[in-house]
Amino acid sequence: MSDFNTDLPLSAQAMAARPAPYLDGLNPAQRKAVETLDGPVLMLAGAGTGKTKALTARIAHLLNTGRAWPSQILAVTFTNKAAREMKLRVGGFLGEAVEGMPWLGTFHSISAKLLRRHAELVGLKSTFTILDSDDQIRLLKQLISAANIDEKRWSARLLASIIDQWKNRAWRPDQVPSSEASAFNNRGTELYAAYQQRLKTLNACDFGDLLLHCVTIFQTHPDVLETYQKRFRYILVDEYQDTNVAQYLWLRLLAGGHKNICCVGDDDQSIYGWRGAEVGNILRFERDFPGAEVVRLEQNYRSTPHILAAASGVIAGNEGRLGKTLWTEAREGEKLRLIGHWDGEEEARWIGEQIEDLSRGTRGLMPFSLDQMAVLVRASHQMRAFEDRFLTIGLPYRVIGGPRFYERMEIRDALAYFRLAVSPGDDLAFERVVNTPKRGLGEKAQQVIQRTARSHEVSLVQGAALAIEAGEIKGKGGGQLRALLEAIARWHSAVGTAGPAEADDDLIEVIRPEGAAVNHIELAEQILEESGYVEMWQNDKTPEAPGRLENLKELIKALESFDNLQGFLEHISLIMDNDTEAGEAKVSIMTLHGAKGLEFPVVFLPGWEDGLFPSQRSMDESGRKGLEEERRLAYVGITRAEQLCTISFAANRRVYGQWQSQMPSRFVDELPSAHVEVLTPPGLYGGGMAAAASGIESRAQRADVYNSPGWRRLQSAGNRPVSQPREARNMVIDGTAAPAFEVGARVFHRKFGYGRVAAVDGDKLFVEFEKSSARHLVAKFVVPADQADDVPF
DNA sequence: AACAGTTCTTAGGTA
DNA sequence: AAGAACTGTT
Repeated sequence: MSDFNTDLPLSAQAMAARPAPYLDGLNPAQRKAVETLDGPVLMLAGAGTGKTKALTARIAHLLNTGRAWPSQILAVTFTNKAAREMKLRVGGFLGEAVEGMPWLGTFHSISAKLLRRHAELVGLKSTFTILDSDDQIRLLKQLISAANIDEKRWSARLLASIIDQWKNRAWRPDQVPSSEASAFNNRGTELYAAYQQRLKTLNACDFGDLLLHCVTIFQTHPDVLETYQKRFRYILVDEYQDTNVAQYLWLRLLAGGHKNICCVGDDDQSIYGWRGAEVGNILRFERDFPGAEVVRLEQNYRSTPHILAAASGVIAGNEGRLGKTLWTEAREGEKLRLIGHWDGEEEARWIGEQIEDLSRGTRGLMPFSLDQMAVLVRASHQMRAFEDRFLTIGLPYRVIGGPRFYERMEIRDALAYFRLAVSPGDDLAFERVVNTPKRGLGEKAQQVIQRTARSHEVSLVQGAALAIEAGEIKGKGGGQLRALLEAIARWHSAVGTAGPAEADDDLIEVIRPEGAAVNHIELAEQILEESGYVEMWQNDKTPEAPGRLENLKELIKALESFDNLQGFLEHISLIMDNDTEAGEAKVSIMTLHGAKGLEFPVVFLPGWEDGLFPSQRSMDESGRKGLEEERRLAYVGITRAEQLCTISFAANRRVYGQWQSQMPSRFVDELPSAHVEVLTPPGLYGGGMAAAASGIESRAQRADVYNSPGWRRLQSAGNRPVSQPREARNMVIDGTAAPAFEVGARVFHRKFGYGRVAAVDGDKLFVEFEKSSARHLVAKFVVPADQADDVPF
C-alpha cells in the first residue's frame, strides 16, 4: 500500500547534478514560475502564455532537484483531459514511469481515491458507488414524495441544484445557514439531511460528496490530515480561478503544513461561477497565503496582435480584475471579422461556405485543414443549425462535449446491469433496469417490490424474491421477474470467479491466472444478451437504435483495459469522457465552455445577440456579476483564435420554436473598432441567391439588421448614443428593474394573444387578455401590442 | 401493462 | 422544436 514503490531510484544529490533541458526555451517569467519552488506561488497565466509548459517544467524541476519523489507531488486539475495531457507531458520527463505520478488527477478522482481509503470515517464502506445525476434525481424524487411535497411544483431537479450549491460551499446539512431556510419551500435543509442519510444507507455518494467528505475527514481527523500534509510535499493546482469553496478548503487543509502550493490560473477566464466557482479565491490568494510570490505570464504565443487587442478591449469592461497585459511578438495578421445575418440558418450557411473557402486556401491565406477550425457557441442548442448545414454540404465535423459517452441512456442501462452483477444489493441499479427491456413489471409491481423490501429491510432484489414467494406478483410479470432474479444470481457468482472476490482494498491487485472460469468481457456480453437488452435495441426501429448498439460494443471494448468488472465500474465515469477519435480531419463544434484551454488557427463565434450571448438567464440570476462572467466567456472565445476570428449575429432566431427578432450583443459594441473589419453579407444588395431561394424576406427587412442600435453604435466607432428604448425586456442589473409597462398599456403575449395591463408590480404584470382569462405574469413574456408584428411567424 | 396521442415544460455551461 | 409527462384506450 506504499506509494513509494514507484519512486525513481535516484538520490537527491545525483539528481541535482543532472542537466535541466526542460528549462531551455522558457521566458524569464516562466522560468521564475518554475524555479520558485518553496512557499506559496500564484502563477497568473493569461490565455496562450504557456502555462502548461511552465507547470510541467515545474514538476520536472521538483523531481530533478530531488525536492520530492513523484508520489509526493499532488497535482490537481479540473478535467480529465487536462490531467491526461499533463500526465503525458510529465511522462516525457519520467521516461516510462508514467504511472509514477499517482496523485496527478482531477479533484474528483483524487478525492475518490482518498475517500476509498477512509470511507469508514464518514460512515461509508470503501466499496461505495458514485451516483450519476440520474440516480440522484430519482432518489430525490422519492424523498420529495415521501415528504408529501408536490413534485410538480417543487421539482427534484431544483432540489438537486440547491443541494449541489450547498455542497459546493462546503455546507453539510447541519451547517446550512439560516438564511437558506426558505429554500425549497422551507423544506430544503430537512430534505438535504434526509438525502445524506439515504445515501449513507445506500453506501453511495454524489459528485459533491467526494470533495465534501474529504474535507470532513480532514477537519475531524487531524491525524489523517497530517499524514497527507506530510506526504504531499508540493501541491500544484491548475485553473485555480475555477475552484469552489469546498475545493478551496480541501487545498488549504492539505497545504496547511508546508504551504508549498502553486496555483495557476487566470481571473479573466473564470467562467464557472454558476456551478459554485469563486473568483474570489484567486483574487484573495495573497491574503490567504501570506508571503506568496505572484508571477505573471503575459507573453502570448498563440494569437495575433489584432486578436489580443480585441480580447483585451472586451475584458477591460470588467471590474475587480487582477490585471494583466498580454503582448506578443507575432505579426499583425488579420483583423477580427464581424458580420450580421438575417437569421440563424443564413449564419450557418455563410460559416459553412467560409470554412470551405478557407480549407481550399482562398483569401490569399494558406489553406487550413478542417482540424484547424472551430465553431464556438454559447449554448449547445445552437449546434444543431451547424450540424444540419454541415451535413447537407458534406462538411465533416465533430461535436465536442455533447452528452458524454457514459451519460447516454444505453450506457447507463448497461452499467446498471453490470452493477447488479457485481452487487445485487444496488437498489438504484435494480430500479433502473427492472423493466428495461419491458418485462411486464409496471408501476404496480414495482410498488409491491418496494413495499416488501422496505418492510423486511432488505434490498430490492431480495424484496422481489420475497414478493414472488408470497405470490404477490403473478402472471407474466412474475415469471419474468423470477427469470431476472435467477440471471442476476448467476451473473453475480460468475463475477466471483471472474475477478477478485471483494474489492475491499483497492490497492491490492489480484492477478487472475489465465483460463479462469469466465473472463469479464465475455461475462459482460453474456449479461447484455441474457437480459434481453441487446435484443431490445435490435428490435427497435428508431433511427438511433444502430448507434446505440454501436455504443454498447464500444463499451465492451473499453472493458479490455481492465482486469475485472469492479475495476471498470470504478473508473468508468473518470475514463469515458470525450473520445478524441482521430482519423479524418473535421471541423470542431463546441460550446465556449468546452473550448477553454483549446486553440485553433480559425475560430467562428456565432450568435452574438443580446439574450443569447450574454445569456439572459445569467444576467437575470446574477445581475452584474453574471454579465461580467459572460464577458469573460467572450474573452475566452476570442482568445481561442490564433489567426482568424469571425464574430457573427443574426437578426432573427427561433427561440422555443418561435421566431424572435434579436439585437446584436452588447459585446459587439465593446469590440475596439480599430481591430475589426465589418463584412457585408452576400445578398444584401440586390438579393442574391439566398433571398431568391427563400422568397420570404424583403430587402427592407434584411436592412433592419443594419438599423439596430448595436450596429449603428459599432459604425460610429465609440460614439455611444444614450441607450435606446429596447424591446420589452426587463434587465436586472444592480438590482434595479426598469418598469417597461404602464397600467392600461395594450400588450401581446405569444400564447394568450392581446391584452391590457391592469396592474404593475415591479417586473410582474397583471394582464387582462382579450381571448383568455386575466393572469399574472413576468413582463418579459409580453411585448407592446404595436410590436407584435416583430414576431414574423 | 403497454401504447398512442396529447399536453406541458424547457432550451447555460460540468465532474 | 423537442422531449418529458400525462391521458385515455386497448
